[in-house]
Amino acid sequence: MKVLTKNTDYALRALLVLGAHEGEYVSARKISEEQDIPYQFLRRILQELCRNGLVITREGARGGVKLDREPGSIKVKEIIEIFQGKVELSECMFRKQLCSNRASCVLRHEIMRIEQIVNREFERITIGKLLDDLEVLHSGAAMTLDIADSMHDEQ
Amino acid sequence: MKVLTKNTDYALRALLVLGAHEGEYVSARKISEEQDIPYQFLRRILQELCRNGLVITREGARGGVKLDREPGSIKVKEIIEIFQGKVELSECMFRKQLCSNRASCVLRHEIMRIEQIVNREFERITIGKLLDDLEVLHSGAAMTLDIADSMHDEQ
DNA sequence: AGGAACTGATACTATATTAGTATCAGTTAT
DNA sequence: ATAACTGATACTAATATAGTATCAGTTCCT
Repeated sequence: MKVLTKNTDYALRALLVLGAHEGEYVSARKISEEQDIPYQFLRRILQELCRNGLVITREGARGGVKLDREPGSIKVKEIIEIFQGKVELSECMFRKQLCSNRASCVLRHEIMRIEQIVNREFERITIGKLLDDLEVLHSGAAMTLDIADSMHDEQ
Repeated sequence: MKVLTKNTDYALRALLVLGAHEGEYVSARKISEEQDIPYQFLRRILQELCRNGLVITREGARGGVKLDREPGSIKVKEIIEIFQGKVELSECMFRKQLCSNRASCVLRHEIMRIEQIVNREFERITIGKLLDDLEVLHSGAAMTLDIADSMHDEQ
């Protein structure tokens, strides 16, 4: 069972690239190469992000895509919802006939509880937060890890 | 985005029925009618549960299916895994090339964290627990709810 | 002015998964 | 004997996912 689709995955990675180049227009081609995402597929994803107001585009040579919102305000949950719809653990399982029987009633209750937890978590993670994590990796923690891993450089 | 498929849904509901009739053999036909689950579909699900040691069956007239484990030991997580495989938020997204780039590295970290939370929750819910919840509904809480809802019966 | 580098829009294909149906063979209680 | 069951398995339909392709239009650069 997988939950996040390529759509979402690629969209998030593209947004991280854009976040790392905030203010600049980056072309789909460049993102595609940098992140190894199928070019045409990525194009469609970026267009969708544009329609949803997350990025703005500039056409023509030296054009590309640029973030149109604060990285810290872009929640992973939003991205999931754009490409996969609402996060629902049980879909319409209970929609039509709410609690038609006791069994689905207790099941429903537990499942909705977990659903809320997941939603809350995906709401807490933003592109900005992920970029901060990247920062940490770049600055020092990564070094430390490298050293810990290979153990042949010390100073 | 939906996470639980009909397979899992029907399996859980069937197990709840069996839990409510512990010790007895209940026929697929009866469960199918009681829970409004397509008969042949349910048959296949029950066979799968049998192969996985959750229920035992008795063939022939008056035969059927019976729980073969303590309801309290049957975790919802198990059922999901039987019909949908491991609960993974990101599938093989990161499998092949772990952290090929920094971006997927930070993403991976957050996603695996949520994955763990979800797994822990689905592990905590058992058929036994759901049956207990049913008990509560039947005994008194349900009454209270009914009263609260309709407000025309008081004593 | 012309071409290269872009995006917009959209149609198309392949594959996998999900949901559900159908059939035939064998077993058991009455 | 037969009705009520399970075992095994093959089949279909609908949907979602992943990816490809094409054509039109825009902008920069020389």
